Amino acid sequence: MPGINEVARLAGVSTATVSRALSGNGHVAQETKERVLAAALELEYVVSSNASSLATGRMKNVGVVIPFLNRWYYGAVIEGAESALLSHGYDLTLYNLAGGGGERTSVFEHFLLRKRVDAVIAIALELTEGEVGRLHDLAKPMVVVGGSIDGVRTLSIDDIGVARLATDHLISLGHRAIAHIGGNRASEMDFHVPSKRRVGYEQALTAAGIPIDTALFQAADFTLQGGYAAAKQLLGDPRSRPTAVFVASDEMAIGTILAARDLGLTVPDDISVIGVDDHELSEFFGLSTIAQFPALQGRMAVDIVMDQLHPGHRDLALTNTPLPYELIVRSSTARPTSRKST
Amino acid sequence: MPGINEVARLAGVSTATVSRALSGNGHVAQETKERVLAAALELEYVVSSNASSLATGRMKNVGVVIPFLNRWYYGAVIEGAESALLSHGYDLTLYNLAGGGGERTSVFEHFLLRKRVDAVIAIALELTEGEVGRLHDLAKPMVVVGGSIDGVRTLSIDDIGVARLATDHLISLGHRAIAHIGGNRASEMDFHVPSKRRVGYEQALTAAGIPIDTALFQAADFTLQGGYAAAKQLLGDPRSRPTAVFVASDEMAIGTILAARDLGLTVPDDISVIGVDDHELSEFFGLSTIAQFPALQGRMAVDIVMDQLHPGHRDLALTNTPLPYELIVRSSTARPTSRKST
DNA sequence: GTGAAAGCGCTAACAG
DNA sequence: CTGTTAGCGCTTTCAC
Repeated sequence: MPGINEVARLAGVSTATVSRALSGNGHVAQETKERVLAAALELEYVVSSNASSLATGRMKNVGVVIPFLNRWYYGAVIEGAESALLSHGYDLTLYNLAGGGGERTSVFEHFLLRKRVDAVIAIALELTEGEVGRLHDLAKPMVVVGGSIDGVRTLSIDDIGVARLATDHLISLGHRAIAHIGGNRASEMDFHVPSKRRVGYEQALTAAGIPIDTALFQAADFTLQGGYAAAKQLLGDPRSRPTAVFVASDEMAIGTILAARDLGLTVPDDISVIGVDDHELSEFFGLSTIAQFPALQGRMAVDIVMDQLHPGHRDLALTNTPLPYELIVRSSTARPTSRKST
Repeated sequence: MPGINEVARLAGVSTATVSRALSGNGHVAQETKERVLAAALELEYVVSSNASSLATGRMKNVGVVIPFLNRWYYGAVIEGAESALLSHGYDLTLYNLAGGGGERTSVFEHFLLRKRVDAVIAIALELTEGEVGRLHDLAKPMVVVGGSIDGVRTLSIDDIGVARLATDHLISLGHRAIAHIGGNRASEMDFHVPSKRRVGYEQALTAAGIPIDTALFQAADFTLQGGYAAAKQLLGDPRSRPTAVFVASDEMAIGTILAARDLGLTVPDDISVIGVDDHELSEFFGLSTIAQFPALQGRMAVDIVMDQLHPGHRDLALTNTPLPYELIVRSSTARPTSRKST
């Protein structure tokens, strides 16, 4: 484990010069720099990030806080963020709030305060007031992806718009009896995206002059199983069965497709279904959906954070760009068959 | 951002005493300790982990290296490891090798060398010789979960035993024409678990006096889609159709169930299927499987690492405990129906 | 362009 | 049991 001293000695310069040569801060004669680089290489020198951090106050590390890990959306955002961070030379330390135990409080009361991260990215996280306060106390760059925290830079798609687009797609195909599977109480706790999607759905119906029928709403927990159960409920009664369903997430939408099959219904002949996300399995199931691009969202979050950390790059163009989303029509949506279209 | 100095001043002691009182190292009079604690609390003091690390050489941080994130198994292992680490006061920094770009090399050549982690946990990762060398150079505690690296402490289930158990289950039900969906070349790259599972499958057949028929093997990529495609291939021809399939992972097994349905086959009447993992969706699909417990594996990896970092705890009982696995019989396996049992 | 030297904030001997 | 004092390994003024 050679230190900066050995490198300096080997290169025949002072440690200050080594530091400058290696970090790129300050000017060093080309020739000297090469000598230093060679020496560093030969000794396999790597700076001690601790010593460096202690001296500069920069950690080269950002914390990512998530409510749980094993859901496609979170994984995808993290992958995007991770690779973007790597490319900037940053580490990503993960704080998973799942586990129900003291995890949540210890993360906020203890871990995030340790001065280990330069910034924090929170993913689809609904926080208590106290937690928000803690985060503000950090006085560090912070961005929220897919959720919202008062007074914090937020990166999220227009959930109302997304829902309206999905619903409009169904309406434009000729559907009128359009159901909605959305979030339940529990899922609201961590991100109140569900209610926005419901609002969008209702707006679209209203705009089309279709009355809102609360019997056509079912709550679920954003899992495939939850979607399945909700769909069974919704589609089970032949007398009240809708011709289409807008489901608030692809995982639930896949559950819906499965439920339809188990009920002997054909998608899309008997029932059209559209989701949100463009989950990795959606193509496989032929699911029409509104794609959002979580990996991109992760990358954008990193861009914003980097921009705050190193003003100067100023790609601030993206600062208020709305996040993209896109209608993807596959085989799960079609015109209602004549026998059912009213 | 008060430092240890202000705390010392407020408590009327030296910084050394503050350090001792707060870290628990060395003895401090009860009364003094309380004064220090009170002062720290009042000032909302938190140690600078950098300064502390620089002084002690301990980072309170472990690196977790994974080939990709969005697969159930990885997520589950990480969750287990993460919560165990938190409870020990450690951070978890994530190194995701996915992305195909320079990620992989930069992680090994750069990030892991930064002296930021006290230990590394690699999950189901097959490494090149050079990478293994790099890791050894670190001279840090290291454990591999569900994979194998020469000369490194490994934590993995008995894949051959698992496969044999699954296959035996099928045999004991009366099946003789048992197919296997296993890994393909690409999946071998990151963990050669697949070949072990195939070996176990073959051992079980041989032990039961059933000849091995290579036509009953299909390779896939460990995704649901891959399993679906492989199963279509395997089950499509009514003349050569097996009565049961042992699938090397639950995700592929679910694909198999879906394929069977699409072929008009009933599970388990026409075809029994059993997987490996006990994926979160397996219960939903009624999939019989051999459960492994990834979260537990993550936790155990942390225990081992902690034990190496802080000798003294010595829970070394676990050091060579084989990992548990368990046959879970659901509705996807049953006796072959008489018309098909040869 | 380069070197000397003063820290960054804490911990760990070593005394007392 | 507690205080003094050297560092931990780097970065960064400030001179030259």
